Amino acid sequence: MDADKTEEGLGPLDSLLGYHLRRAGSVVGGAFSRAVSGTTLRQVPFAILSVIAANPGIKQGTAGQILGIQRANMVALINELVEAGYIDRQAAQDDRRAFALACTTKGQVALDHFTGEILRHEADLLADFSPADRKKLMQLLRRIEAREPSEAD
Amino acid sequence: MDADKTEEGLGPLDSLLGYHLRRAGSVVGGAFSRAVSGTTLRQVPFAILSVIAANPGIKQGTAGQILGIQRANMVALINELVEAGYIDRQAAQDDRRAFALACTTKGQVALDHFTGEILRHEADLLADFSPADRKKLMQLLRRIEAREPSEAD
DNA sequence: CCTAGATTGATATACGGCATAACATAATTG
DNA sequence: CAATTATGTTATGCCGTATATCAATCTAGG
Repeated sequence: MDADKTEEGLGPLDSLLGYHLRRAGSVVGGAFSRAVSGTTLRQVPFAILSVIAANPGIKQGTAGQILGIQRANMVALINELVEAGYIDRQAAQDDRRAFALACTTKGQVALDHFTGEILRHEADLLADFSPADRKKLMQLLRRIEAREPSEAD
Repeated sequence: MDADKTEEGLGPLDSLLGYHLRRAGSVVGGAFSRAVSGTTLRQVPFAILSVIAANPGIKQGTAGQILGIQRANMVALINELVEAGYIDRQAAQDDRRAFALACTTKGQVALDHFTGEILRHEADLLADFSPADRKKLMQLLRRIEAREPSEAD
């Protein structure tokens, strides 16, 4: 057998974590798509909705910080959620520049419903993963995420 | 303590694998950026270069299939690598429509160099991960990737 | 052999995520 | 109060990806 073959046909790429994260993310993204199929909901707006629901009155910029979304890009996303009737935007009391965001009833219902669907499809994908493996995977990913705010270039 | 708080301020999002894969992917993407800083190399062209280097004479479409890149999007990417002098494109002997792609010496040197840099920066990011954890993470991600070609909608 | 269908690369086009620059308004600090 | 900073906003661009369409070529069936 070929002894100089890293693995499949990926070459050194196969040893890179970044590549596998991107591919696995795409596969699990498919589960999201199936979970919300028939709607126009996307991952990023869903994430924002979840953060707002978990933090009633949160400001637009803060929500963006939590998710790593820049202010400029939040504007259209928040507009989208407001127009969908999922969130409510009103002037913040302590800061006349900022908006206090809150989830509407409709938004909460949608969040609950889609969360269930997504979890169901993700569980489908991980059907033959042991509970220990699923837990370990989440732990490892969270540890990586925690490594974001290091030194810049 | 608040007992109805999932975790941070993420809400149900925090229980979703897809979210954590995207965030972790972004963090590790930062390691890639630092590894190639000063150049214009991107993750996708790098991946293509690696696959071509590992499979001399591979056809454009096949390389795309391996990486999940569609034919239409491969064209510009391959052009880019050719113009950079990293790969060589010549008519395939067995199919006059197709191109046989091969890595140039310059491409191989670049691949080796950048692979080393990326590995170094990724290792930096995973500095306090045990070898067992690193191995486990790669294993779990590869298992997820293997679940791509299931039923469609 | 020769036509019908499939395959390969290519072009055009569009959308979503993300980045930077610049601006107005409001808050904060010295 | 003046200078600086923070917030939301607009404009703009790049990258990754998706679809539709096309020409050239290959492949299979009649």
